[in-house]
Amino acid sequence: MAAKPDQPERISEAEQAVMEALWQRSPLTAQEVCEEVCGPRGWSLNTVKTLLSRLVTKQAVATEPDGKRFLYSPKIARAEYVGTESRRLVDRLFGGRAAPLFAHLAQSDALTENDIAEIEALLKELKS
Amino acid sequence: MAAKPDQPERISEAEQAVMEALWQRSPLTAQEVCEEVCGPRGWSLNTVKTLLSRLVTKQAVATEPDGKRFLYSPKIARAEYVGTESRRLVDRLFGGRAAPLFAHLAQSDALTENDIAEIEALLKELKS
DNA sequence: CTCCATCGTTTACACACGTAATCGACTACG
DNA sequence: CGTAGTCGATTACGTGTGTAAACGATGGAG
Repeated sequence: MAAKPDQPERISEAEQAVMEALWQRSPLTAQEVCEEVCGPRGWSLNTVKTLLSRLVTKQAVATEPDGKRFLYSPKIARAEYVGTESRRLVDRLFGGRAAPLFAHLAQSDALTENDIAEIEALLKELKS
Repeated sequence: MAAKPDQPERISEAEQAVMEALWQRSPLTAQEVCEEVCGPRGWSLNTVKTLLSRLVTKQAVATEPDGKRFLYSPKIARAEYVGTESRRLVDRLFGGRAAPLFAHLAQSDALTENDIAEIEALLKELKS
């Protein structure tokens, strides 16, 4: 049987927090991940372990044995995740077109002076 | 007791489909909503009714009796929904800053020529 | 009046998610 | 050697979501 395309399963919000830790630095043990996220989110180590297992089944992180424990590393790049999530939103809310999103952000004052300047710079680059 | 701010409950993806119908035209009966969405999503009328009830409890749609049935209308504006959803994404993925989102869309070729032109125009307006 | 179609309401049920306690294996300390 | 700590794995449990069937009221067709 031909290997299925195996479309990447969705990463939930809590799981993302774990991914962020791994994207920042990896490989990490469950302990180390907990040191990064348990404080801010008020989680227990067990919670982190559960999330890590789920991420492993979702093929989003890889494990590598290290003595009696595991080291975890992200299997998908942050840029990839960010890409699909952004595209999903743009599709869901703006019919797949990015300009309306931009317009909306502008209108709702979600853009700082700085953002505008940066975007302008990016635009200039795009046109070159 | 002071009336709580009553922070608007989250609207799920399936519920959004129902909202879209109502944003397009309202008020509608459950039947009419189904005519709009049941086809594309492969839903039964019952499903639509369930979603409508949930939206009513979530205070996202209002009902108005019309003989023996109800007419449903959105209670929150689409712009409002779109706003909170966009902001949520920008917060979750880009630390609340919009420029990186734009950069990402640009880099991943999610921006058409047209998008870029439109954004440029918007920028020009913003600066005036 | 009786019965059927149609409403909205109630109940159902499987799966995802958030959050964790518990379990069984193993190791290091005493 | 026993035992306490630590690992990952298993199980748990409440809530939200997707999807719908079942139920009860009711109004219109005969």
